[in-house]
Amino acid sequence: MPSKPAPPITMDAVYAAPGYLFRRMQQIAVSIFMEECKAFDLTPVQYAALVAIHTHPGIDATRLSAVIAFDRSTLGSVIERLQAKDYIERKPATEDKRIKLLYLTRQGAGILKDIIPAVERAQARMLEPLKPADRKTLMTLLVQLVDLNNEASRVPLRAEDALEHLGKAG
Amino acid sequence: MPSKPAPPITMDAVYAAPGYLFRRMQQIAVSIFMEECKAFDLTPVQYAALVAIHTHPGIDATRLSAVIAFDRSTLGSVIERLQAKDYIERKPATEDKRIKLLYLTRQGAGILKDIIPAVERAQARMLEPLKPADRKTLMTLLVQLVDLNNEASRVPLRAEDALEHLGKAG
DNA sequence: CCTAGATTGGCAGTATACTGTCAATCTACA
DNA sequence: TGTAGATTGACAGTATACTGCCAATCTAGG
Repeated sequence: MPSKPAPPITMDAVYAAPGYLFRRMQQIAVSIFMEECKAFDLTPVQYAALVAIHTHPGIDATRLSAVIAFDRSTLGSVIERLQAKDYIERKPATEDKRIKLLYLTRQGAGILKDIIPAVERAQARMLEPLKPADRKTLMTLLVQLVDLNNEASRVPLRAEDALEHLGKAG
Repeated sequence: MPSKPAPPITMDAVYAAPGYLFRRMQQIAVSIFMEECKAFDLTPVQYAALVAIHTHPGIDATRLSAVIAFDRSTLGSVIERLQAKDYIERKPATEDKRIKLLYLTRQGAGILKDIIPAVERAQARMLEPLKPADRKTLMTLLVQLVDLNNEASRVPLRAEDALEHLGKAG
């Protein structure tokens, strides 16, 4: 019995692969974000970190990484850069000498407030080529897929972790 | 007339933003790819480059970047690593001393053939949590969106560029 | 022919991402 | 109480990505 013939190797197979499309779309999304926000000198990651610190003042780096689902190693340099720009400050925790608590500075809170319209323009532009109904469908499916694949990523999203520093048990 | 009140800044707004979802999904996709393909020591980018060189033997680095829509600067180091693993070789072109032509080695062709089942498992796993009909819907919308946003990325996909080295005019 | 502009590949610099390791520190259990 | 194991932040090493610059080279126009 002859074995199945191997399918031909084509670029079209690459172009249609989910992984390739996710990569391309992410690159396009970053490109649009940077274009709309170039006046603010903030990257998408730095923006997400600022929002999380704004929402959870006094969070530490490890929990921050869980809240935005970014790698903890990467986050170290992100925090350094935000600190160098005077958008955040780090204060050692009194009860636990390992932990450094993160807070927005006045400038950080200011730039966060100012950049929001540009961020919203960027997010809208990413989906603009689709019809409104299709935008909604795509976002709904993507939210589902990211959520159902949460554990597949090295840094699963743990939104509730952010509350632990307020004394709630894990 | 009072101005509209600023909307509150929440993490939920970040979690629902297209850019955030594209980033998360890309990270998950890379994670799944690396897991399925860990026996082969090939990254997603390296895999795409191998396929493109297989499909277009004798392509140069600049056209390769257009065919897979990856940044040319980045591609330099990708090519170096593939060359260090003896999967590709570079030959200077005789007519144009600037150009170095890319070819798969015997090992490169071999690993490409061997890795395909693992790549297909990875691609399937990325979408597995969705119902089959939803997978199709998502892929259709994503192909559309990437195509319609093609010019928004720094390196737009130019699939037809790959044919130019065969003598066809651009 | 000869030069202005384009192309090619290489490099430096910055910013994510991830793996793995480490010391300092804390916690919980024996 | 003492210590094994967990946690936190830091670091080294690798691999994308992108911006901008550069020298070598090619091409087209005058």
